[in-house]
Amino acid sequence: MRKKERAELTRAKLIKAAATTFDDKGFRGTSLQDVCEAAGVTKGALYFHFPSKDALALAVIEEHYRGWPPSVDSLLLTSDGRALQALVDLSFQFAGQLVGDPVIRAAVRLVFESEFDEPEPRRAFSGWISAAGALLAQSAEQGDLRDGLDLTATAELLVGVFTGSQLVAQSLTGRKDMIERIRHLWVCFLPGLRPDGAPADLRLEPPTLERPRVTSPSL
Amino acid sequence: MRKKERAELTRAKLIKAAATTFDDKGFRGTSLQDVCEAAGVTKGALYFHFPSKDALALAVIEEHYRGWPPSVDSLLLTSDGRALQALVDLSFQFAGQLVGDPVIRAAVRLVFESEFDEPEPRRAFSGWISAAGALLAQSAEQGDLRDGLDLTATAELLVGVFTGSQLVAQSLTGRKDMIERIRHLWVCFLPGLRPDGAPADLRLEPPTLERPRVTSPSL
DNA sequence: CGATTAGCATACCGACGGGTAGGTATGCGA
DNA sequence: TCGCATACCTACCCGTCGGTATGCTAATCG
Repeated sequence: MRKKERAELTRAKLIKAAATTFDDKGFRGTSLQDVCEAAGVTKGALYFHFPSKDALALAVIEEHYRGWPPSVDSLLLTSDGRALQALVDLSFQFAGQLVGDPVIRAAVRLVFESEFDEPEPRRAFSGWISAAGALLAQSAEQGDLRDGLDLTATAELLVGVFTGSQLVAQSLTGRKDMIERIRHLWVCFLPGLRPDGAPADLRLEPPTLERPRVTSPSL
Repeated sequence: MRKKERAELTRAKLIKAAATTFDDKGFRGTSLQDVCEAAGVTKGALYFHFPSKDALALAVIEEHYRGWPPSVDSLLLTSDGRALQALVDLSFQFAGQLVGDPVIRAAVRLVFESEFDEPEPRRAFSGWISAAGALLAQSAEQGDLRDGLDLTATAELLVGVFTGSQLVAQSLTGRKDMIERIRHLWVCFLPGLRPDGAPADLRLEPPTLERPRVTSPSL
């Protein structure tokens, strides 16, 4: 088993190195040489674990699935069963991961670059939208949303809005103030979603819950 | 002067070809060979007009300045002097150009990719933000904004929100329904910007320049 | 205790892309 | 009409990058 362990570790190192480099320079911008140097291995090792550069990028994207989306149940737990609050919490949680986890960052960038034609990126993309849509639908049932709101369009809008904020945050401040931007996003956005005169009773900050870390074996 | 004319024409062809290709494949994804073939010229011609690939991309970005931002005066004209309406109109105008004009599309993509370190892209970026910020400030003076709204943060938010919507539109429908998405964006966003109980009296559709609207369908 | 194979490293290949060198045709001023 | 700058083309250079072929080593297994 010794060998297997080391193999898994180099694979993890490769994915982490690939993620940071992809996040930094994009898909076409990163050379496998860069990845190998960052991982401290050679191309032989890389091509033992991944058959192509595309496969490496897809592995990074799939790695992102490992912790996302969190189960709706666990989300509703920290939000007292309120779906809209769960959606807000989810956004903060995602934002936090975007700041801290290069794998998530790289996955987002790769999905939106989408230079390869495998269905994986699109699946991730629609995964975000459908997750937001599901929480929105539940919020509507709970009477937390304005009547006549187009849920699908709003879910897509939310994903775009979130991604755009992250882009701007990256360009302006290197994503340091991501959380604050998300808060302001909700401040401006919620009145349009909620019924007129609804109280501002949503918690607009990262949920401080116990942390079930599901991250990859870190180097 | 015949020669100058032809030179300007090939330069324009090159910029247009570069824009479409950059928009399609990104900066690193486009080869100068592609650009030259699309423009119907050779690399010699390209390198006569532009000293490097970077310079070509920067020329595309600067070309975007040619029509943007429209003068605040002309904007206020079609909005009856109401700055918030001008901001909405501006967004629709920009969205329309994003659909139709490959130069604008390429400029936006290049600015956000920002693979080169010249200050041009950043200038374009902050240009969008400051334009939105100026219109927001004027809107505040006109009593069209909620008290205590952070104007700078909101301007940055709007730029991000707009860009994100465009990204999603691109990924999902190839930007065909961009206008409808922008409309829905404002539907969701305006209540958070405006004072409580403010009437929904803003025109949420592309401004028709030649024929100013007589009846304004309200939100 | 060999034999085998997983898990890498090394060295290399073909293609491609940015950029250059040098030539050429065309106008344009004198 | 002569000289020269402009505007472009052809051919090539050379570094880089994705990918491969092969060699080596240690763990694993009969």
